[in-house]
Amino acid sequence: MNEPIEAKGISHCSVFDSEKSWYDLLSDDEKILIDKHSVSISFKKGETVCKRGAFASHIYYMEEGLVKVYLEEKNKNLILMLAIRNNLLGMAAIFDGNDKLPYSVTAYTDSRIRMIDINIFRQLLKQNADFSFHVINLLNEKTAQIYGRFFSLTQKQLHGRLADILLCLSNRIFKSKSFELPLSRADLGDLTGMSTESVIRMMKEFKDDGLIGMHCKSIELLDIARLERISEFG
Amino acid sequence: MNEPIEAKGISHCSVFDSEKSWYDLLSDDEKILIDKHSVSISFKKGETVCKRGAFASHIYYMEEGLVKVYLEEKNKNLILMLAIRNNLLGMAAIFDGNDKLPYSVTAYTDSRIRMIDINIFRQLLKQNADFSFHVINLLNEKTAQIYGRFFSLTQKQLHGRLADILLCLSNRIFKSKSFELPLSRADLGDLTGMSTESVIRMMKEFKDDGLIGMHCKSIELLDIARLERISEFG
DNA sequence: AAATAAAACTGCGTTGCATCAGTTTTATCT
DNA sequence: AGATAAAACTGATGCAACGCAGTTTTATTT
Repeated sequence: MNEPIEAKGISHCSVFDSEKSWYDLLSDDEKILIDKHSVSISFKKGETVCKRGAFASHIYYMEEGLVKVYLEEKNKNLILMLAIRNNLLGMAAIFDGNDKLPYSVTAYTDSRIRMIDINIFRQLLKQNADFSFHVINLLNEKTAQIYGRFFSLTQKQLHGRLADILLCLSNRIFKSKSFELPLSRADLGDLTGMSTESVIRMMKEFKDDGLIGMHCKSIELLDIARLERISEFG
Repeated sequence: MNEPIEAKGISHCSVFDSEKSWYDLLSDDEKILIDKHSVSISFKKGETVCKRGAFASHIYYMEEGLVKVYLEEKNKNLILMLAIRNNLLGMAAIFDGNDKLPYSVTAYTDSRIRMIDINIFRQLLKQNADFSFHVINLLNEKTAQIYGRFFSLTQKQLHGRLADILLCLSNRIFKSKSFELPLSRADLGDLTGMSTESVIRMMKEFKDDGLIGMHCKSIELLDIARLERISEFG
């Protein structure tokens, strides 16, 4: 089994990773329409893609890169999810009344994002049922992941939450046991609902216990089986 | 402004309340199809509607009643949301590969739920774009609410979370400042991510502070403005 | 109506984790 | 390359909130 974490307990992952392309479901005319009413924009590492509360005139399609989707209020931050290639963001604004973005988005790495006119997108959803069926699947998958993360953040304690996020980064984003972390410890905190200091302490603990290898930003998962057990038992 | 909580900060509500009817978007033929391939079932208070992990062969449409949608694992419970009339549950299984229910559902009050064959539902989504567009809106609304609750549960402390849920129950479910609570204190705990004892203590505190009135299961919100401030400041 | 079970409640000890106030390291700027 | 800023890290302290173990109240059963 490839992803035992998913199979057993409640999924906790915070990355949305879709391999299928909705673009292929469009007719030639519809593709032309999309192309005409969208632009591809490059964002540099650290740049803000959009801010919560802003007027939502576009759907964001991630062509390349890694971004965080987050809420901020006062000094409290929460990263809702990390998004990579093939993600659609800003879908909440599809709903007619709902013209404000419900979250902010910032690029972790250089990213290319196609901004699609929301009215065109809405029109396509209304006229192409195959397309909107696909979008429904995307939304459902996203919802399922959110539920899992919800469980992780509310029911597990720090060890479990950190194990969750490390496994998630490895499985879903970098698809490798070792990777260069583009997020700061503070970001990991916002992602796991723990303080920056606790992230640091816990990471060191994991390192001392031989669960992970770590030199600054480069992380390697050494004992995945034990990380999974920590994830499971909270 | 009717719902200042929603307007200001991040929405926190855990009830999904849709007034629009998707049924009207179907053609006569499609209505007949649905009617033929669905049954309406009555559940008594406390009865289990479905369990997580079970094979998902139906979409659940709530015709009447109040249910909890929840995850349970070991001794840890999390109520994902409360659902009332007009809700569609089990949508996650629409996704082709995804044939297992991702959550359990239990009735709080006597409820009538229409169980719709999932293949028929899927077929209608694929053939009727107006219908699936509407479903997309429902899912988006749900997602937005989940995000708000996510924020509430991970960033606020007990006072704020309890205030959130009380306001939510009042605004969204009972639509009245006073109501008979069908949930136990333990359920409130599962809903707010706090222990049963803490729910009890905090409720008493709210009562002593004149924020709410309370005799056993009957609750009355006395100082909504202050509850909202507590909700906002965590 | 008595017996039993299940919630609701109370007080107390414990602890997980945040917060604060620093120091050291790494990155960025000029 | 040196200066400045931003992360990364460390240790000490305090408290929010949990879990326990018990009592009281409310429901449910026979």
